[in-house]
This record gives sequence, C-alpha cells and structure tokens, in this order.
Amino acid sequence: MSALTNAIEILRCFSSARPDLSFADVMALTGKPKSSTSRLLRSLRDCGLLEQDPHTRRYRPGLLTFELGRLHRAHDDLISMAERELREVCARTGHTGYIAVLDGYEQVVLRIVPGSNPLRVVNPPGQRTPALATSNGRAMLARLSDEDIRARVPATYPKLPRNSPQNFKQLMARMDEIRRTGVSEAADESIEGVGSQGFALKSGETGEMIGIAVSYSVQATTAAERANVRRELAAMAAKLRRMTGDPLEQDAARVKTGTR
Amino acid sequence: MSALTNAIEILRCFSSARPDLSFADVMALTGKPKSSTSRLLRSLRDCGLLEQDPHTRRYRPGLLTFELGRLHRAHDDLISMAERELREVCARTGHTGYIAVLDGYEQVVLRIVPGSNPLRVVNPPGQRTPALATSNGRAMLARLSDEDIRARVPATYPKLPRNSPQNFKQLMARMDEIRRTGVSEAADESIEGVGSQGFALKSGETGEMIGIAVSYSVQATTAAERANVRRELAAMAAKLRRMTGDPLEQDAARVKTGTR
DNA sequence: AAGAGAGTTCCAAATTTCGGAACCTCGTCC
DNA sequence: GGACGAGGTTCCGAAATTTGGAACTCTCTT
Repeated sequence: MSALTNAIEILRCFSSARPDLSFADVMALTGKPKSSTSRLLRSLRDCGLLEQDPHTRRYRPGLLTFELGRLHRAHDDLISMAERELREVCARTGHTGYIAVLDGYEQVVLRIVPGSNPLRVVNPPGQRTPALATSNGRAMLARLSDEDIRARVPATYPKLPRNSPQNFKQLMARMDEIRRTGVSEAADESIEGVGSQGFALKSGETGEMIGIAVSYSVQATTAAERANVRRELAAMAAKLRRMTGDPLEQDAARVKTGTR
Repeated sequence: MSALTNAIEILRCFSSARPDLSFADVMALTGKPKSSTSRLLRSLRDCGLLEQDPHTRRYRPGLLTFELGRLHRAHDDLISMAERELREVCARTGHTGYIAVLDGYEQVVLRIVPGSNPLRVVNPPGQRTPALATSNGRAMLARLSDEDIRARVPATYPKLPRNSPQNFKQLMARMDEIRRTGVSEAADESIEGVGSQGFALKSGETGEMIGIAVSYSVQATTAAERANVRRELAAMAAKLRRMTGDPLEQDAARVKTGTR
C-alpha cells in the first residue's frame, strides 16, 4: 500500500458528519497499528493535507485540501454550462436541481441549485449515493454498456430503498425504459416523499458524463406539475446536447449492438 | 521524496491558469525523468486525484480533489462566523471583503464577499499572495513574534510592489504601527489603484488565525469613506474578538516582552 | 520503410514504509 | 509520591515501493 493510498484512506475518514478526528479515531477507522498511524498523520500534517488543533490535538482537513478543491473548479466547462441551464429551469419551476457524476456504482453530487419551494436540500455537494437509487444516477448508468453496468454493481446486489430496483433484472428493465424514453424518474427512493426526474449528459469532446436532475416533494406536486418538469427537462436536455455535442445517437446504437 | 510529496508537487502544477496539463508539461514543470512521471501520473489517475481526457490524453484535477475540497468546508466555524459579519459590512459599505489565512510568508484567500461597487474581484479564492504586500496579510504577521516573522520572510527579501515595505526594517516599522493602532492599511500595492484595510482574528479556542480585509478603489473613495470603513472594521473586529475569545491582549504583551 | 515524438515497461539499486516493542508524557487515582 | 493507563512517539530490521536509465512500443510523419 503506497503512501498515497494510505493518505487517501485517512482523508476519506473525514466527512461533514466527522469534521475532525483524534489519533484514536483514525486508528480505529483505518485499522492500522499505532506506529503507522502516527507516522502517516504526521506526514499528512507536514504536507498540509491535515491540520492539528494545538489544543485538542485533533486532526482536521488542512489548507491543502481547500486548495486542491479549488483546482477542480477550473475544469468545469461542461458542469458550469449545465449549471447555468439548470438554474433557469429551477427558477421557473421552483424545484431543486442537482448535478452529479458517476464514480463506480455511486454518484457524487457536484452542484446544487436550491429551488424556491420549501423542500430542504438533503444531498449537499460531495454527497455519495448509490447511483442505482436516483433518477440521474440511473440515467448515467443507462448510457453505459450492459457489461459495464454489470461490472459496476457489487457482486452481492446491494439493499436499496423500496422503490429502487431490487435486483439486477429489475435494474436492467429500468435501463431499457430509460434508453427507450430518454428520461429517468424516481419517487420515494433515497428519501421518503421525494421524487425526481433526471437525464445524463455527455460531452462530445471529452466524453465526460454528468447527471442532471430536478427534485421535488411527491405529495406537494400534481401530475400536471410533474409533466411540466418533464417538458422542461426534455427541453434543457435537447439544448445542452446540442451545445456539448452529446453523441447520444451513436451511443444508443452501440449499446444496442453490443459494440464497444 | 515520498509518494505523497510527489503527488502534491504534481497537483500543485495545476492552477486556474493551467487547468490541464500534458505528460510533457508535467515532466517539464517537475523536472522528473520520464519513467517517474509516467508512473506517478498513472497512480494519481488511478486513485482519482487526476482525470485523463480520453481524447487529448491531457490530465486535469479529478473527482477526489473536489471531494477533498469539500472536507475543508466542514471545519469552518471561525471562518463562517467571520464571513457572516463580513457580509453585513460589505452590504453596508458596498466594498469587497476578503478572508485569508497565513501559510509561510504567503496568504491564501479563503472567501470573497463581492461588494456592490463595480470593483472587479481580482483575488479569487485559492489565490496566494505574499502576506507582506496586503493589509490583512501584514495584520496576521503582526500578531506573530518578531523572530517568527523573521523566520518566515525569505532569506533574500523579496521584490515587492512600490508601496509595500521594501526591506526588513520597513516591514518591522509597519508591524509596530499595526500593533499600536490595531489596524492595517494598504494602498496601491499588489494591485494598482486598489486599497484595503484589514485586521487579524485569532480563535481563543483553537488558536487558528485568519485575516479579514475590506478592499476598495483608491480613486473612487473619499477619505471620509475610508474612515467609515475603518470604523466598520473596528466594530466588526471588536464583535468577532468577543465571539471567538481572541487572546489579543495577552498576545500583545507576549510580543512586547519577547516571551513565547 | 525509416525516423521522430511521446509514453510505457523493465530491472537492479536506493529509499520508504511496516509494525512490534520499547519508550515517553501527561493526568488520575490511591 | 508513585503506580497506572491512555494516548502517542521513536527505534529498528524486514518487506515493499520508488527510482531512473535503457530498452521497448505506438502512432504519426516524411
């Protein structure tokens, strides 16, 4: 295990729920011996990835993590373009918008556009969720080949919320539906009472893919309102696909024939 | 040189001016041999710190840098408390506010509060500037002991803008003035025509220190307006010092007597 | 078909990392 | 005061990684 892997393992122990950790916490969470933990924490601190509270001696993410986070913002043409469009849709509909990327079988929230409706934001940026259980997560998966999807789903199919696909067969049925209709819906999955619709956008230039979704309270919306969201999303998808040169058609053909 | 140091050296090559780099760029910037560069880039890519554009094969900061950046936000009680106050002052005065921290002899911008006045934001978050050449940078330095300041300034005194202290003696004169008056001013230094006033805030609990400044166009402000900024800042400083338990008095005594 | 440019892989030597054990250093309890 | 334990650091030989030159692969270009 390289120094880098170790460093990342430790950094991943921190989260908004656990913003700072003691030596013992890190030892428990990583399961490494004392001496290794001591050395690793020291080197992370020395290089700026961690800071240590001089009083409590607890560790927290350091200045360098902030600087690294800034770097990522530099490469966000696709994301910021999508964010601009999403902002308009959210302003018109009052609902909350999400932009996320796929990482393995999880998705990571990159941006949030709070709506005017009083639905509290539940997935802050950085949040990881199984992609199988969200509308835009499934929309992203649907653009991969079947083998690729199979490779991403863990060997033992994970336990998901009631309305999410409960096994691989159900998942593939959803994939087919998304590929056919071009939209992905979710209701009462990751969060009770919350529904969403989403789609996946792929850059023709870089091939990078993001998932865009609009989320709302199921009880507080009418079917007509949800149909309106669907129309808004379809329009945004069409516009963004044109702007980014999304190779959707070729992709669909490739998936169908099984070519890589 | 450990894997971690190498990784950071490479990541530091990226910036908003250079959001993506080719293999050759990285080789040139780090001065490492081909084989090492190849291996390092691969491992950074594998662990998610870098992404590679499949088409151009260029590298850019990866999803993990985004996630790490999010972590830093988790520990920002002091910073967000200061940001809230700064927001109010900026709303009242129309000027632009900055929050920064000290790192060696440089400061790093953490937060910006854009004002309503049409002064373009010139230092985005993440920006590094010699602390000697900014109002809040000097305010932070002034709260260190003289030996500590001397240790931070590079052996050969750096070339700074016209109105910044040009040598160590001038710097120490400024330090004394800041310690005496409690405020730090800058005009026409890092950026032509831009002035600022700032102070340093230290948490009584954690001992961490941040610099807070309000920045404005020198031409477009009157002396009265600048005096108003000074009053606003003094009020904010007093309030924040109370809230955070800033040990300013003890510090001042320590610096004076040279105790550590 | 040869050559150049851009990267990758190989390998033995040099450097780091590993983890158990001994060793600190406080604060606490008797 | 002294023993104790929690929390953490340092030491050291064994094991694993990293290094960088050289050979090799790929992909263009001429």
